[in-house]
Amino acid sequence: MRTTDQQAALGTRERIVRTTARLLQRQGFEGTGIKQIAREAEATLGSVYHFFPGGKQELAVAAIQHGDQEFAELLRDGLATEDDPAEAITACTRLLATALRESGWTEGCPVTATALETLDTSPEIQRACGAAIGHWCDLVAEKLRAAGLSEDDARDLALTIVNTLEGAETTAQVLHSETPLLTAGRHLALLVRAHHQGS
Amino acid sequence: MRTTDQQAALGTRERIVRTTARLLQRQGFEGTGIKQIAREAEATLGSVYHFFPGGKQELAVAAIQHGDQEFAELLRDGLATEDDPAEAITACTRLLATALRESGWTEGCPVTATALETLDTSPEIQRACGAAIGHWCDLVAEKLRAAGLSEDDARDLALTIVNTLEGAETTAQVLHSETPLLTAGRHLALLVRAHHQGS
DNA sequence: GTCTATAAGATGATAGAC
DNA sequence: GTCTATCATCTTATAGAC
Repeated sequence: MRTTDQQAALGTRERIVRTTARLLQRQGFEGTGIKQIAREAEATLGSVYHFFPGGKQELAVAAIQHGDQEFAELLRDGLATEDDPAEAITACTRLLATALRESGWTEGCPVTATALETLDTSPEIQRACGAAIGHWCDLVAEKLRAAGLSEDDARDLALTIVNTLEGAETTAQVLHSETPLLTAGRHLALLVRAHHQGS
Repeated sequence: MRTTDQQAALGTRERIVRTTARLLQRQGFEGTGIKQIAREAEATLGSVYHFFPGGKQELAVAAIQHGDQEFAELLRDGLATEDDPAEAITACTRLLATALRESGWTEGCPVTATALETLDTSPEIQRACGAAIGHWCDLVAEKLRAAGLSEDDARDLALTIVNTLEGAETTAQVLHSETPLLTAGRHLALLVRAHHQGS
């Protein structure tokens, strides 16, 4: 199924948001042009500005929020595969590694590149990125709490788990290798078990 | 001491490289213009192209390599403060957190943003970023081996440590908080001890 | 809602005087 | 080595017909 066919069933607005999210992952905010977005989303420039009168920044916020939900879904899927939290986290790293490899090492974390590019320039985008990270931490923390960890341990450990996933994914993209993610999976499982058994 | 005075003693080429490295950290490759680099480095456009005839890409590679060495120095300093590898890693997270806060949350990892932006477009920049990550892993792995870890354990653990530092630094920048790095420090120490005592 | 044309300015890079 | 002027192209965004 070609991209064209996959997109045919979606509304114009949805096509634009998804295309933007995908491009932000591999080119960042400044590297992605509105014309490129319109072309690859098979929409016209007029349509883009019709749905997003706030321009590129408003579009980026919507794309980040879309990526937020997509990544959250992958996390939920991974966390649900196993009862044991340590093995559940490892399952997430496997899911991430497979998705990354299958995309040709391009479709990674939906916020990292854009967040770092807009540190000085766009508080709105920064807010959306911060909210996304917060959502992912909440999902992981909930799993850890359900396994018996204290409120504080769960929150702290979830933060490190999400950060390690972020960093390992970036390195995996640069090196074109699943190893950083799979290695992170082993170490994070060890870390969770250290808290789990000790709690 | 103002930026102007700090830069006055440096050669033109060095000023250009350092300015580029700093701008890449907070704006990425596409977000940083050659004219901005020339202006902030107090050089002219002609000088930039005199030293870097390969243009923006050649300049980015030189800046990444400079950032590589700078980050390596910070790691070496942190790792040298403590004999115990777990505490040494924690010291690194404290150094990173302080430097990040003092820069107004802008001067983070010198490669992440640029690496993610140029995934499809510049193999040269990707190579420089991959080499930098490799150097940092080598430094950490050496410290772990010196503490008695096996060759394999040291290499694997160093990879996760560097990735966690990367990810925690990104989150710290987005949230304007030292917490991600300091929390990572505690967890990485725990992880190192689990390997150290068990080896 | 969709489309094209275009405005207004920025971009990377070059030429050539000094 | 440094500087300025300039080229060709690309950028975000808008206007207005359909």
